[in-house]
Amino acid sequence: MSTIAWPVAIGMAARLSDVSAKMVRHYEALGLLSPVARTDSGYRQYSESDVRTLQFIKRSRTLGFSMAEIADLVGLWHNRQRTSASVKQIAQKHVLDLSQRIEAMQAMQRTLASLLDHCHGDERPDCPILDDLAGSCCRPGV
Amino acid sequence: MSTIAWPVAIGMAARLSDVSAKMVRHYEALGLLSPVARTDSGYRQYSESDVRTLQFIKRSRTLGFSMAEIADLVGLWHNRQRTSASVKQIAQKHVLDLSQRIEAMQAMQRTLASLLDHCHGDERPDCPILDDLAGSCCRPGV
DNA sequence: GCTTGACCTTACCACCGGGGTAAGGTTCAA
DNA sequence: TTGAACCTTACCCCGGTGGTAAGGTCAAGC
Repeated sequence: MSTIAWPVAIGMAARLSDVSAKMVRHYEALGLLSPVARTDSGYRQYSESDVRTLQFIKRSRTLGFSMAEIADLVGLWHNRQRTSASVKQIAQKHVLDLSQRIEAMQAMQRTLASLLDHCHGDERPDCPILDDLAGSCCRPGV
Repeated sequence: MSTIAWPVAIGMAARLSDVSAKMVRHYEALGLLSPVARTDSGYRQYSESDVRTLQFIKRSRTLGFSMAEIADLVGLWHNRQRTSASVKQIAQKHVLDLSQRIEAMQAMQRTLASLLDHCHGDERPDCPILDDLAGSCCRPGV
């Protein structure tokens, strides 16, 4: 299976981790990935371990962690003195963040749903949605 | 009540609409708000109608509409030949966008919840969360 | 009249998580 | 040797907002 000749150049590392070459460089600039080896001509060289770190970052992004959180997670991953409690704490905070964002969006949806419900959606210009956006409730005369 | 001397300067318009003066200028630059009158010295002057438009924008942002959508909504609001169907269509698309974003975040949450469930969160370094991020499932030996 | 402070102006930089594009160097195979 | 595929750095863009700097204006107090 893994008949890959290590180390690989950035394009291959990108394909192996499903991260664009551009973002691979960006992650390095952000310090998520420690600076990798270079050839004499300056080409980056990625070891199998580097690619695993990229895959770790990719998976973390897929789960919605921020770059700062991923920096912490990568640090813990590479640190054998870590505690699972410290990892769990980051993930719990992220879940809380997600909950709040979801709740905010659901609140928007509830409001929009009731507005949509009252809008007949025909040829006429009268529209409860616009009335709501215009704050008609507070200035009855307008 | 409204003992306000119109027109007002940007700071007052900002307070009345709960939008920062900075964003008031930005909305004007984006064309959400048509360029307002100016004093001889260049100060912007906001009429009651301008402030109502700012409040409309603010309310639309609160409901999560994008700037592009708000531009359309303001245009429809000011257009008496509009149809409520056209307004409804924008709102429906926005609700759909919200649904998709919520669903994506809920999927993240489900995954994270199950990972959190399996992480003991104690002093030991072993952590199913890190194992998942590292993709341990696909490379059993690592 | 002059000072002070609040207010206004434009113009720039930052964030995040990317995407694009340009201008140039390297590597490898035909 | 040439051409394609790859790599390098460096810059601009998006949305939506915050900040900051350097300057002009206005109104009130002395």
